[in-house]
Amino acid sequence: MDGYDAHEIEARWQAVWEAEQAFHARDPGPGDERPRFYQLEMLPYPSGHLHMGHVLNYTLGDVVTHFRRRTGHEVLRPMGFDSFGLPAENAAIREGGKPLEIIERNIASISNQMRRMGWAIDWQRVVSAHEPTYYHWTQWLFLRFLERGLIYRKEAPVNWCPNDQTVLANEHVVDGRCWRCGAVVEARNMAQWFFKITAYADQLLDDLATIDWPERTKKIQTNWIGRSEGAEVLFRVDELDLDIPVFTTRPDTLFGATFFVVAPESPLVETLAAGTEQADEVRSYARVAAARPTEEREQREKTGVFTGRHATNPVNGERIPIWVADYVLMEYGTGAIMAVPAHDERDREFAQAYALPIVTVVGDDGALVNSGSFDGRPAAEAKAEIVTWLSEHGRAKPGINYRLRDWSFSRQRYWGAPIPVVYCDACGIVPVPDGDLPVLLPDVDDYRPKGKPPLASNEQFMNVACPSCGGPGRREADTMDTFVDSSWYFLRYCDPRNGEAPFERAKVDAWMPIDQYIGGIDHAKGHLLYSRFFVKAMNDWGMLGFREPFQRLFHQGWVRLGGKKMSKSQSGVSPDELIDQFGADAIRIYILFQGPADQDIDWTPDGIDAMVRFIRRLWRVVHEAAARPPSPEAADTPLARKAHETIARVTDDIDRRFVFNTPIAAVMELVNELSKAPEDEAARFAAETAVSLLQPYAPHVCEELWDALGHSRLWEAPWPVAEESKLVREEIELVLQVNGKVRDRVRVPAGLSKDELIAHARASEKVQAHLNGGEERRVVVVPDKLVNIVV
RNA sequence: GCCGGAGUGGCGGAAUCGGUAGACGCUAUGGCCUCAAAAGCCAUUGUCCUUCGGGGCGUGUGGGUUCGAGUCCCACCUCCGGCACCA
Repeated sequence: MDGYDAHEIEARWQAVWEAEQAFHARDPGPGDERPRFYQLEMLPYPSGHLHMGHVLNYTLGDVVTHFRRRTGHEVLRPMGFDSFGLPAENAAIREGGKPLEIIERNIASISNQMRRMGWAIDWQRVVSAHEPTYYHWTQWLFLRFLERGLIYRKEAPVNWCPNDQTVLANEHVVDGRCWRCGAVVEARNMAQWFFKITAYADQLLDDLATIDWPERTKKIQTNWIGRSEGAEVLFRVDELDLDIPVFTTRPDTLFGATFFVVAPESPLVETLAAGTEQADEVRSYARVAAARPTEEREQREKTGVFTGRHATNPVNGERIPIWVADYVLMEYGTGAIMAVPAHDERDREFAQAYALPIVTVVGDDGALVNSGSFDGRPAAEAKAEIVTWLSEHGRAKPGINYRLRDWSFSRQRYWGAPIPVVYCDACGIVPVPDGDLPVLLPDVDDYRPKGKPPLASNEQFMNVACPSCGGPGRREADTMDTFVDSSWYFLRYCDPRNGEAPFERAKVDAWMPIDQYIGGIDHAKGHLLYSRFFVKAMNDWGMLGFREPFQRLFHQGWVRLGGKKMSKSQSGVSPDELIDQFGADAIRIYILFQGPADQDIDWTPDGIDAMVRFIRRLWRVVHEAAARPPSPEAADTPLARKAHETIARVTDDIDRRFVFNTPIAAVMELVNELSKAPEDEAARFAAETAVSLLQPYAPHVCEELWDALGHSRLWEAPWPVAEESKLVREEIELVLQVNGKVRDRVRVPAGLSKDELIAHARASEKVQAHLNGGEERRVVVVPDKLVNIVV
């Protein structure tokens, strides 16, 4: 037997799989009843090379892919590249050169790394966001959303990253900073394109109940959508003949509203201030307060000024002063609030600072006080009663508010899908007709961000005839957020070469929803929310037959380096070098053996050696076993039983428990047993079992060993099934306890009666010593496990 | 502040339904093999006590339930994550 040569073996099998297109998923034909499985991991940004985090992510998906294939499924396991957008463009700037060249070079090198890892990818379905054949359909989808009113353009305060020189979605501002570069985000008023994701807020919330996702991820989305129920109440400003609506979750505290506050950005500020003595003071306060960065606003003491106006509290007719103050947010509710200092911490803080009255309306017992005819009513019940009463006079109605904002997706950057609209002086905003798609991204020399979109200075691109009137028009110079691209890529995989439509519904319905999605939890409130929104909208239009894209979701942990999350921007550990040194199989086993896959890993290369050692041990033991005669079917030795037990454990771990470290330990145990009993008549069966079970983890060496055992094509061999009869133990180790403490262990036949087990326990000298002649008060027997004698 | 998740040997971790705590691997120590090294193999490896038979203690802390708790309940500590002037 030759020694184990990882590189020779891996290259050879990779060539076989490539030549055979072994992992190409066949679309189902009519009446095709084969079980299907759609396995997907989040696609990479081609902004450099793969790092160990990717290796974990895709190896995990690979184990699932092989396991599902071998348990009889037709598995779709595609791959693509999120090649548009900030991450890719910033990489191009960093590496120097044009984005297209850099990105295509990176895609080639990442694809090569993926092949070297031996991942079972369907290479015929690769899609990249920056290819015109892909963004053609991203633009086409834009037009569908636009014509249904789910996309609109509006001037609004948005998040501006001064470093990346572009607007960011709320989802990508983390602690007031840009998710990519970490620069402090500024507020700017700009005309931007928005997806009306808020129209789906309730469905995005409610349908979480229908999908198998980690609770924490559901929680993140629930928090982010932030639904709160309450009421909208009208406060009247008599002097101006004006009704101002406010949202409150505490209508029960209405009698305690002692003042009224408007956000500095609110258009109401001017309406209220005009014609009062305080007008100038109010205007200048509002201007300064509104311009202050959000971060500063959160930390500073609350400030505000009185407007000189009063509003009437609808419950008791009291005239309460209207203030403008920086602690009220324009983005939430109506940008105006009723202030109840007795029962709201922020209002109290403000009332104390400005000497405003505080009236308690809910007593310690939870019943209303100082609340007119509602005195004595429990607050919980008074909520609805007060709203009902006010609504009879048209002064309130039940209301719901969301924290979720519409998704701002236009970017003042070059490297993205052009937004397919034309501005015409005569016709306004005119969509590009479907027939004129794609609007190609032009090749430009200077694509760097400089405050205005780079495309705006490309006259050839910008000047176009208005599709409606034929007059002179200007194209939209902003491009789309890359999260638009990744909101539907998983659908394109089902029909990747379609030139007539983004996809054919029948093909998508056949594969979708994705059975198992794997990716980082950092996309919990961005990508994972946007994609759900896209699918719901498309389902409403009849483009799809399902309402959730990702049936089951799993988050792999971070691979950390020195306590920090690994990313391309750090010079981390190179998978290429590790493959050179140890081989892909050892790396694959190693990264999954570290611990539960959803747990963070502190990267250290210590221990990869041990995996190489394990593979060599397996190699040696299997070759020894291969020289022995085939195991008889009926072989019923301890080794045969161990093999069946291992099949059961590994299968249950991968299938039901979705854990990937313990199967490796189980196979190691089997290999240890085999090496201790090389002469066992089941030796060959044990070797075959170990190789077969390890194949999803180490497909190259297992394929090689499968050959050595006289078989072929393990990647399409059925997954082994444990024989029930071999899982039943003939002999068990009976644990003997006295007063709950283990005192002895004896081997006894399985299936003994309670009395027989108790007899064994009493027969033990060690048990007798601890019984010490005491009186037995109770005997607990767990059949085939233990006997506990209580004295 | 509110809401999640997690704390187990020198290290990564295992213990799936309340029933043998520490599987599997790393590290370390001792030994075998060898002229030597590499590779491989064997043994020990939670902690304290021991007359070497064993015995006490031990899963973040303190209580509780139970014949029996890493696992269930209560309170607390620490770490990680989400939300946060959201009315």
